[in-house]
Amino acid sequence: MKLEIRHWQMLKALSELGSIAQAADALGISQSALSHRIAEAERRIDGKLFEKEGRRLKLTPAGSLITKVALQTLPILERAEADFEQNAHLEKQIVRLGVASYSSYYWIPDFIKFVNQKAGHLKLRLVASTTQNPISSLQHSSVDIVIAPGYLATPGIFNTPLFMDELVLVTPYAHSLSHQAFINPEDLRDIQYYTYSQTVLPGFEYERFIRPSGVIPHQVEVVEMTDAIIELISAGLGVSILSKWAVNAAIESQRISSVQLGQKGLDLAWSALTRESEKKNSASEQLVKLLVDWHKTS
Amino acid sequence: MKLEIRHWQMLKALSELGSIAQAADALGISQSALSHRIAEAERRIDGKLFEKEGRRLKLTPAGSLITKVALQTLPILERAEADFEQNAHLEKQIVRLGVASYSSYYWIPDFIKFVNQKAGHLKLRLVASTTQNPISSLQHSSVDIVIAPGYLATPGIFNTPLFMDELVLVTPYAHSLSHQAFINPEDLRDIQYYTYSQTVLPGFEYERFIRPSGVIPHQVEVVEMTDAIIELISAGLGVSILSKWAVNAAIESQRISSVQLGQKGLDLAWSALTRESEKKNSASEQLVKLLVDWHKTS
DNA sequence: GTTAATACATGAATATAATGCATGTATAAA
DNA sequence: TTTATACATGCATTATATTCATGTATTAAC
Repeated sequence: MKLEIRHWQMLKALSELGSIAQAADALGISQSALSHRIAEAERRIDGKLFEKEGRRLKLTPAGSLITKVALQTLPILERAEADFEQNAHLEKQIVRLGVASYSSYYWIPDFIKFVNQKAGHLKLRLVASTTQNPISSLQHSSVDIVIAPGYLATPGIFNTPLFMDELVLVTPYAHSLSHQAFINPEDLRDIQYYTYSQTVLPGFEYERFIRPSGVIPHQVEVVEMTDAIIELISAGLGVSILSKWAVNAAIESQRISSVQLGQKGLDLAWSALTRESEKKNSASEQLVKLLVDWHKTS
Repeated sequence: MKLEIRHWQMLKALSELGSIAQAADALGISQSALSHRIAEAERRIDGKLFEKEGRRLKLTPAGSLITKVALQTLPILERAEADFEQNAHLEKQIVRLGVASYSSYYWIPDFIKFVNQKAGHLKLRLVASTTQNPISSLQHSSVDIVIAPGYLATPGIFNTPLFMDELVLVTPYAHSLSHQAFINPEDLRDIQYYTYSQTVLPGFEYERFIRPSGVIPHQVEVVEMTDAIIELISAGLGVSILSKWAVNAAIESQRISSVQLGQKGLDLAWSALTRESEKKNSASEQLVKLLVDWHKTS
């Protein structure tokens, strides 16, 4: 490592503010100091980061690339420092857990009880998957375990099967379709079908139903939106295909109904994703085992 | 930012080597200096990173979390510094491009010619998507554009449709199935079907074919392996469902054959993924436009 | 075309703090 | 008890980031 944090911050500040004087002000140092700092950084990595355009600075192409990394990486480090403060005065082992695709947390209180019984030294922290996608959060180490649907395999990510679920058609409560034992693709032909996804091309939803595993990547966009979808459906605005596990609470409270897809139903496997780099018997690994055990018993 | 690079490196070295003396040696400083450094870091973030277990050090739970970030982030910064050296003495705007899921690069030479004609100030650098997944590479800023199949929407990632492709059954050259105009799922019932995926459960492949969009997330695992798959198929070891665009070169060289799936065929849309944070008229954006134009004309 | 203002660079002095040396303390092994 | 190991601490040294004062180049103003 040739650059110091201050050099990465300098890149960020300069690219965002555009002039040395402004950036120096933002960084709380003098114009002179920042000029020295740029020179020092260029000396360290042996190449020009900026070039002069008139009397202003402009990033070189290579400088532009390294600046992108600064913009992406610094927030991660800052977040990590902030998280540390939260956890510094806690004595338990912290495991951060998120749920991919759906915001399904009704099962959490029960599971926390289970964890407290079986492994009192572990502390569960829920991470609302924010705007990032879950696998990326894992890789950035802003979460330790992600509960995810399907078999989305990714290098560097370890996959522990947890339980089998079912993709179901979700309808308004007591909707006419919901009285059938199961539905066929044809049943959807004449009713309005919503996916709540911005990028699905018109007409694709129907295909997605005949080949429903394809629904999985799309639902990734519906992060944190399950509640909103349920609201829309229970208000009679349409139907959707969702994971039964994820909408269980709403089904039990009779806000929506669900119907099996096809004669055989459509399986959906849920897994716990962890980093492969995780050490043996780490807190994360222990918690995954607890997840497996808990699903066996309940 | 309270911690310096040396503190993040310290966390990495200590977690990997386990003792102050060894880590200090690896960092090229004295045991005393590293002890001071730990104390300084703990003073800066106002909390214990390590606690003593006997006469050795152990990470506190909170220290363990922040160390994970160090392990994930430092390689990215190091990579960025190394990349800078490669690009430092180049005057062109560099755009790094990767292809998701498949290693399909036969079209690259033509496209580079097109770029040189239309935008001589842009330089294309190909990034073999290594072990990371492509979206994560985008977010880490180790690549600027990813050409990806399907509609995998992700927050923070911008999606520009490029062209329509087709999912096809890929068979050994002049295989009996390849003489049909198209195949139905039933045609696969009695022949061996390979997916070259580690995590697909036995029996799932067949389902994946009836609902082939589900194939997309699986292919994510076949990163950089397209050549290997083609070898296996052309050697008569099985068939697979792949993107026609990605295996075009092998079809034209008559190493394999392809057959349409179903009566209508199965569309697959390819898009260019970029970071939403990219500035207006950035080099990446210009190159995406060139990709769009190029696909229109050819 | 001269002057003024703006934006960044440079040199030297100062101030901050990281490091090494020598030594101390606590734990584990002999 | 003694010895060895692992880490901590105080102090002097050294390194270097910063500021201050000033210089140079570019753009704007009169």
